[in-house]
Amino acid sequence: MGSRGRPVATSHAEIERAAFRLFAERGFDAVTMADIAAEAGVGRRTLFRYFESKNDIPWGQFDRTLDGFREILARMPEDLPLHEAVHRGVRRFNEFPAEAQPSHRARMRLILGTPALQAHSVLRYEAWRRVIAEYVAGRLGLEPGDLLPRTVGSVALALAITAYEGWLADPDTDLAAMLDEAMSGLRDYLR
Amino acid sequence: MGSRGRPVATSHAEIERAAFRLFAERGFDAVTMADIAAEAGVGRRTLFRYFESKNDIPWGQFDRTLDGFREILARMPEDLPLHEAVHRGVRRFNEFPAEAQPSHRARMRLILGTPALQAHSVLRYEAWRRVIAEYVAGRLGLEPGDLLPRTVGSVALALAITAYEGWLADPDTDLAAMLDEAMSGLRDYLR
DNA sequence: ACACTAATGGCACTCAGCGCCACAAAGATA
DNA sequence: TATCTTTGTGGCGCTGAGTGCCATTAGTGT
Repeated sequence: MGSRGRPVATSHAEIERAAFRLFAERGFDAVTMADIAAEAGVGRRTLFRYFESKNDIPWGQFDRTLDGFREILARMPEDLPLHEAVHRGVRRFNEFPAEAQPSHRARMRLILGTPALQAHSVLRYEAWRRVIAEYVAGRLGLEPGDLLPRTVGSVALALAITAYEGWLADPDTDLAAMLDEAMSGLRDYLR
Repeated sequence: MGSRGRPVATSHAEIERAAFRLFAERGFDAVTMADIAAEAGVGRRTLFRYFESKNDIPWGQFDRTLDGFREILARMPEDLPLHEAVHRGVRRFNEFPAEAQPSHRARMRLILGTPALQAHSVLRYEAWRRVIAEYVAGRLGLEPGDLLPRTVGSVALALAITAYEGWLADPDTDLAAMLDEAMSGLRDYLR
């Protein structure tokens, strides 16, 4: 059992660190996969076994965090109004311990500030939206593919991204407050 | 005055037609820029002068239509509730004459059904969202960069895309109805 | 005819990404 | 200790997007 075969030469986390070091220095576009490979002390070909694409590096292990998101929503009290449950779930999902804030901020600044990454992220967001759509569908007795669950998922995403942009623009605000503000702004607007 | 120098060898519209012919046959990913160039009867290098990237071809002249969008919103009665004005503006912007429906449908099916194009489209949508943000800011005496105008822009986009997906999934519906349904679904959800 | 102008398109290059495969480094087996 | 098996590594070579450079082409104006 356990470890047979040649041991790994690196890890996702190590590659990520090496990549972020270079991105911070030269910017995302000016860093090549060969550069990252060299910085991480690994072959270029190996890099592509750890990350499907250069665009995937900044997102790290995002997909794995979605299980946590699913669980957060599943634990929401049933008697909470649906929109409130979703909103709190989104807020909870985006809570990070204080010591993780700087790196989280750097990551989101990179993603939301680099056009190539903004574009690529849509594909990552799809799984995130689906988590919401499934929760909404479950509570309303609909299918996740129905119009309303998908609408809620994409609107929640729109709010989250808008809040993140605001948070990045102003270092004094906190993210949860931004999410609340975006949500209450939307509700007033639609009234 | 007028036309000096060598005359153009093609046009955006002609390239678009050639490209869509090939995309329909083989799918977006299986068509290379060299293929499109050959089909349009121009050099590959010339193609890149008409379209910045392969991903830009399906969007065609989208940026130019934004002036029309701006105008639609500007003409909305001032006494219309803001959310209603925005909603009607979005609906108007997405009205197409009956004879243009098939090609519009094909275009949107290609864009929304191809991951590479879904991703790239974010960059195009940004200008669209800004049109809305500017209108909202204008009516509320805010800056387009403020949280609420940006929120409204991104939520309107989320609704529009969701409605388009529904429209594409079901050939019997019409887009305006889908937009209405998405909007009223959201309003009920937030109540 | 000759100058001028503007688009064309060929060439060569960088870089992402991928298939292929020889090889390295560990544990398992005898 | 020697060999077998397993599994990750990384080099090689390719395709395709996108770009800078520049000679060429096909018009207009004098």
